[in-house]
Amino acid sequence: MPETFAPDVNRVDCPSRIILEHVTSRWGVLVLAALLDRSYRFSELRRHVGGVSEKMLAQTLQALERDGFVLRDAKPVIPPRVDYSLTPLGQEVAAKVNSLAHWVESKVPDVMQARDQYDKAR
Amino acid sequence: MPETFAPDVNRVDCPSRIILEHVTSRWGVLVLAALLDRSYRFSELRRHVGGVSEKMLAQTLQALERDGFVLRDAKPVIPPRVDYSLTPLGQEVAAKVNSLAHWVESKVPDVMQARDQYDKAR
DNA sequence: CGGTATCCTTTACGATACTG
DNA sequence: CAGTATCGTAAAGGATACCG
Repeated sequence: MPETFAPDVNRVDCPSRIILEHVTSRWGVLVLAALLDRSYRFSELRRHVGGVSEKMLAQTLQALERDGFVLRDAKPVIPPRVDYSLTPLGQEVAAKVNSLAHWVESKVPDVMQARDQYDKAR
Repeated sequence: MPETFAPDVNRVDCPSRIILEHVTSRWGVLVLAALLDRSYRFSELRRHVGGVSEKMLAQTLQALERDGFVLRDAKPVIPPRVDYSLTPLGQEVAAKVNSLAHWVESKVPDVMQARDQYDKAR
């Protein structure tokens, strides 16, 4: 019995690829990191994550909800109120993604310096 | 003196955004994870990371090298031989990215089930 | 308020061909 | 072998308008 069923991100057709792309997507990373602190309403999240369009935010949230990372809670009130939060599974990825994001923030100077070096050499 | 200089991924114009996009890019993630194990030659890496084209691999490696994460060692031999490895800074991100990738692999069944639930509900 | 639908532009990406 | 150059396509993304 061959071992062909263990998920492997290096295989083109492995489902883990798409999941990974959802969580590491441009807006996916930022949305997950934001929701780690607290729950957000749609437009609140839109203001928090700089530069995201309504379309992309909706699309990103839907992908993350479908994958079981984000919980969508639409209150039946007028005007509409929808709260987004993390599921337990979502909290796990979000923690990792958030750690990555903050690491990058902290290393900005190092990267800038590396770029100067690189660019100077050519 | 206002605190406007601390890198913040939520700001549109913060350099951390671009760095984060390099390391979380489709191929950036997989390249970093691969190099965590050992160094690779170009075509070796291309075979390891399923589905990557020469163009995208070269482009990804250049971005990561410029940011100071990857070391490019071109031996002056014929035929050409180029080894790619991680810098100390690169090992730090790669560890985080690799941890994320493997977490995702391990949660594939959970995500699949969440998707079934989601799709069934509509 | 929290979206969707539509249109349009830009970027990403892949395939192929070529070079030191 | 390890790329670069060129081209064409597909996908991502933004702007705007509209709706429950």
